[in-house]
Amino acid sequence: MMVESASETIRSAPSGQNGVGSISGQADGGGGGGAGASGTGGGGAGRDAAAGADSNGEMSPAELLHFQQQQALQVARQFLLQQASGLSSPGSNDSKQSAVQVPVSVAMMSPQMLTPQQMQQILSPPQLQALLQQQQALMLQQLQEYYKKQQEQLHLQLLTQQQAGKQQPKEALGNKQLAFQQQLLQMQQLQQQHLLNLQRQGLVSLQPSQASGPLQTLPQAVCPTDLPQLWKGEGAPGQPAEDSVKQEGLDLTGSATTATSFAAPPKVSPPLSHHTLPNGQPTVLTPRRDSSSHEETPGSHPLYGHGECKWPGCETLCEDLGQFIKHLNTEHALDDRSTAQCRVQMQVVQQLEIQLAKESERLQAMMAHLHMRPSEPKPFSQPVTVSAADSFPDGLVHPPTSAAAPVTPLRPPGLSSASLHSGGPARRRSSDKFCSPISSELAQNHEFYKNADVRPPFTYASLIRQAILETPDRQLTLNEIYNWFTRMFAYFRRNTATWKMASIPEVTLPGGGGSDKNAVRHNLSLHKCFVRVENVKGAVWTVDEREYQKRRPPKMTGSPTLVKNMISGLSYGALNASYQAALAESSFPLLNSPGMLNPGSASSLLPLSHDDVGASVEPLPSNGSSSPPRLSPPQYSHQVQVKEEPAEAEEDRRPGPALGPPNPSTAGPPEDRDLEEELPGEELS
DNA sequence: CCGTCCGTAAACAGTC
DNA sequence: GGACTGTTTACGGACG
Repeated sequence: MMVESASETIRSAPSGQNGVGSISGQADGGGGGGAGASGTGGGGAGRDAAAGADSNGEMSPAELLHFQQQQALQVARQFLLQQASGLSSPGSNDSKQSAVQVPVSVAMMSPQMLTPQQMQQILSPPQLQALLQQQQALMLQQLQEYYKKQQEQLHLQLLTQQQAGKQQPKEALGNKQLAFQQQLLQMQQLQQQHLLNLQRQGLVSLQPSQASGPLQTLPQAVCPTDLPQLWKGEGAPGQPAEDSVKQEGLDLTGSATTATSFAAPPKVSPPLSHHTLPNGQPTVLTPRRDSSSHEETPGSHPLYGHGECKWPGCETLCEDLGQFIKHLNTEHALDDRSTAQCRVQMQVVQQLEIQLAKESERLQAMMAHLHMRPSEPKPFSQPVTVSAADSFPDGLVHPPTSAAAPVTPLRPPGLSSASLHSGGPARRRSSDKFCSPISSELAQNHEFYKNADVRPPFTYASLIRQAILETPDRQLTLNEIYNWFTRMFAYFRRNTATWKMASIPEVTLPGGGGSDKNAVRHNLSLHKCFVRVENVKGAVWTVDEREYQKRRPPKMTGSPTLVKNMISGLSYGALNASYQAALAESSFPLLNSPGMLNPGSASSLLPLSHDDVGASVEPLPSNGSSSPPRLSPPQYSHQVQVKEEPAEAEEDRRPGPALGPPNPSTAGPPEDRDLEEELPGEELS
């Protein structure tokens, strides 16, 4: 579809035989740059089982939180029962009378068995609000603090780990990583458990789909329009439809973790004495089934404290609880205003919950990046197209609630269905453009690319750089680069038509090799970031990291879109941009280290290949000012020890760049290349 | 529409 | 002379 005859004819077309045919054949109409698409599909329904035991003594903070949640639950239950008895009060005679009916039917159920939805039905909006406001704020705040803390620790550990990794042999590093990953897992599981607890306890109305399904359903869950539905779902015996939905949702995850069963069988709950007849107990109090130690004493009320009504904006003084209850029923009855307030609160809660879920997911993403899958055999050997598609329908990630992070993503994040078919050159290497760090990406999916006939979503430049950086010396000969390509990517291995190995005496095209090889050479020559260093044995190519970073468009730096894209692979639509940016800047550099991929090259840690995260972080002496004028290119190649004669490395590179674009600003021809570097825009190619 | 980036193709020169 | 290596030019597509 490209050049074809047109340009061919125009050109001199000297040696005849250019494979015009082959060219057109390769060009695929793929377009759309790979990333988009989205099959959506079934989404990973089945989660693996609860990844096991996370109950460790050392999780005190978590325990504490859990405890608090239990308390909250108790309050909720209490309040529920208490309310149940009070609902019959002739307070609400408005059109919403039906709401009062609900509790009656539901009252037969144990509060413990109530689904969040049912809880909502039973509790009046004001009550819900009160509960949520009081408990949720506290819990979520602490949860977030806790996780934040954990993440900081995580980061620290990463740092230390990496430093250690520089001097430690591969094995040691591996062990450390493992331990670290385990710790991460634990933390993650904890986090998820908390979330699930919240859900299960009905303190948070998280839709089943959200809990069990892929994140793509998040928006739906968040949608404010859902709230009214929830409230309207008061239809007495419970909306069968929704219930069923919930059940389905549960089924999906039910087997996974015990925690996932946040909603108990809605209709099977054991009969409970009618709330209006609290077994002899004062209306306010009901026998608790839990051992929860704390909670309100028999005379307390979540919305009542210090002698005044705690209803938001109320603060009416009430001498005693009875008076308060009365006040509550009159002033904060089930009216539009209260309902609206409650809805707002519900949204707040949901947002918080979602936020938590996002944090959780982000953690998973982090882990996924960190987790190098030391050993696990991957299913990659199978036909990629199948495995990839099945496991990760486009852009979807592991649901936030899955206890165990899928450490072995079968499908590379940036990979689109389009790029799956080995069809042709996918323009726009999405990941390169979209910033998924090539190092980590490759590290994660290198098995995938190794076996899958999928074109890697990176530019040639990125790949070449990666190849070079992966080596201990950070230098490769052209042929080694070729080999790296074929070794690392089935795509290049397979597409012999366009990728002729030097060693393979196959037919070679005029250019001295296949188009891909030609492309490699072309890129090496074209990009200033690749520096050729003469060597006794020949020439090797190194990477001038500074140059490489330079060529990354500044916009990428910390750009929300960048992060978004990074995470988009994880199906994260709406993460806090700033947070993401911070994350990107703070964390990913560490993950990019080629060392992760190739432990052997400890030295390779230096060039934090932020790849796409943007060069900002790198403390490069911004060439802007005192960039060492002309130095051995390797200076930023990080002390590349050129085999044999490191010193004069630069002199001999590129014989005649001076001839290139006559650069007016550069007086000295020799500096040519380097001086040009100072200019933002590279040479026009 | 334009500029940029990227992939591709190819011509050409130098080296082994 | 052929293969490989490296440079350069040119073109088209995708994208912002």
